Amino acid sequence: MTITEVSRKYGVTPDTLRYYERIGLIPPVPRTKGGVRDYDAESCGWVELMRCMRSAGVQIEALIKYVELFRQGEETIEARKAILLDQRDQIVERMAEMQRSLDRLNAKIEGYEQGLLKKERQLRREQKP
Amino acid sequence: MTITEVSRKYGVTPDTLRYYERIGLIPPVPRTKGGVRDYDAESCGWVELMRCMRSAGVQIEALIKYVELFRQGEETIEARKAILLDQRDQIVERMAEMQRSLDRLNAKIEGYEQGLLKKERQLRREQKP
DNA sequence: CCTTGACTTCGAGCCCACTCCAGGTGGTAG
DNA sequence: CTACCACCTGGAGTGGGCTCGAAGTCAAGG
Repeated sequence: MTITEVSRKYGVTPDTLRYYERIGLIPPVPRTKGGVRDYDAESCGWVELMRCMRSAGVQIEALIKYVELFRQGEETIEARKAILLDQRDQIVERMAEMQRSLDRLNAKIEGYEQGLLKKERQLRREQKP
Repeated sequence: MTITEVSRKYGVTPDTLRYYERIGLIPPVPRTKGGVRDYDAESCGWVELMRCMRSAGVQIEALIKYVELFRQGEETIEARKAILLDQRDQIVERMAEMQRSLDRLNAKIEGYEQGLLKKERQLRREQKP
């Protein structure tokens, strides 16, 4: 699979795929004789995984660390697991934060729905924009 | 309330508070004779709201727009509501994405928990890092 | 053979959201 | 009166995560 095909498959630019590889977010991709990237299933798997993690806001730093450990072999399994647990906690925490904001947003929308002008004055009066 | 007090209250730096005001993320804060910011309940409310929205990842652009409309008065209520609805959708969408990543992460952790070495080989064999 | 076009690398550039700095001012304490 | 400290402004700098441009290379088609 060429870089363009992979980029289309996962909705990222070829530039981003090269960038990911350069910084070690995914392990080196196999190449053809001529030096052109030729993504196999494993490389695609890494790309997919990293897109998934990145879309959840996982820091690139942690993911690079994970890849490094993975490449070092089996004795790093505990360390890798620790990274995953840590990242999971962070995602859970962020989702909880988002839920709070969502609740607040819904309350505001509710306010706009029934009240409108009236509510606006009330909001101003209550000093709670 | 001084900027330092407010910054402590909401866990942001004074620099960030000045930045927020400068870009219009919060309306102008009242000043003392000498030109020093003197936050009242309303200003604090804005700060609190914006911290809440920002921590959910709401784009600053949208929030600035909201503040602009708010300052224009009651005829902008529909437009403001539209912004809130739009932002809510985006938060919901991002939370769904995070949930997917979380599920995946949990599955990987599960794999590491029961299997460890064995699982590693399996992962390599399955070409699904 | 020559052109075309998709690939390559390396380095620089960009956007967002802050964050920091230099230089200046107000008000209070000694 | 002077010193001090927390505040002020405008503008430059930073870090994360891409994104772009220049210049070069390979393989297929004419």
